[in-house]
Amino acid sequence: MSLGHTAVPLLDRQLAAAAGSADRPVSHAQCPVRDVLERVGDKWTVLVVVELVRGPRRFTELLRAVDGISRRMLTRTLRLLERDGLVERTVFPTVPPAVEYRITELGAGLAGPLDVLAAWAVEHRADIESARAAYDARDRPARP
Amino acid sequence: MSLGHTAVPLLDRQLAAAAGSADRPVSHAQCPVRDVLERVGDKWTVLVVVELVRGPRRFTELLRAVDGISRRMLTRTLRLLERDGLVERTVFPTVPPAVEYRITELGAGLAGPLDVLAAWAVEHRADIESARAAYDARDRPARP
DNA sequence: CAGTATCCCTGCCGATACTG
DNA sequence: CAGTATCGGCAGGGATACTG
Repeated sequence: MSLGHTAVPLLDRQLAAAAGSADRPVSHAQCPVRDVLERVGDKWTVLVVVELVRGPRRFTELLRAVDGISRRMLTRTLRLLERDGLVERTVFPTVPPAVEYRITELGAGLAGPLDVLAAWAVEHRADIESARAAYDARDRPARP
Repeated sequence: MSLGHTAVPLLDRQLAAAAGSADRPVSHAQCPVRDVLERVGDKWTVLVVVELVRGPRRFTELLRAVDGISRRMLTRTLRLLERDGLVERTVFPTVPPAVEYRITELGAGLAGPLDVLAAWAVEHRADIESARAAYDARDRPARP
């Protein structure tokens, strides 16, 4: 179902509930598309997923691999991913403890759609950048 | 206020910063993929895009169509989309003024990848939900 | 090692009032 | 109608210290 410039397929359906129709103002949390979109838009989630798609990692490995992430955010991100079944967490009861995070099949499956989006971004990067340049050049007060 | 005395209207730091100031401590700022991901993850952006894919809309039409959005957020969202060349803004110098927003070809092209992601979300919605249910049932943080 | 708990500050967003 | 200016709350997230 390609969309081009005609009708809006699936996406429309799912978001229509949240967007247009007589829905309660606060509770559009149930839309699975919105749900995934929010997760994907999260700064750290995708970076963690990408790292885990490469192979299983331990907590501190991820902490080093994902540049700039804090313990707090890494924990939170991993918990969310685990909860959604995208990542599997395994604790080895050693001393000191070792914990391994591994992408699940479901999680790996998400990489496909993400790649499509990434490909689009790369393919149209020049268009976007030139659009920005044009926009910024349009009317801008002299900068100090 | 803190931008100096030059009158840069609404456009928050994102617009101002991208235009001229070199005040950007983050190193991974200009990754196009991250860029698109952030936009897509934005609560309002996708809703506005979806509405505009259906057809051109005026400001107030969008305000009504995208449930819960404020004038401020709609303006900000539209400016960002316009700047990236995803949406075209046309002002008709009538009284009172009429402004039409129309999706561009570039913007409509984004709907494809979005659709792929949406399809994935719908397809695996059950998996995610059951994973959540299992996770939530696993170990309750029993706090008396 | 792998987290949790806490503090604190930024900046996002909604509500409101005002203009051309 | 189509925005802009301003304020205030409140939650997201970084830094740090502590624990099993």
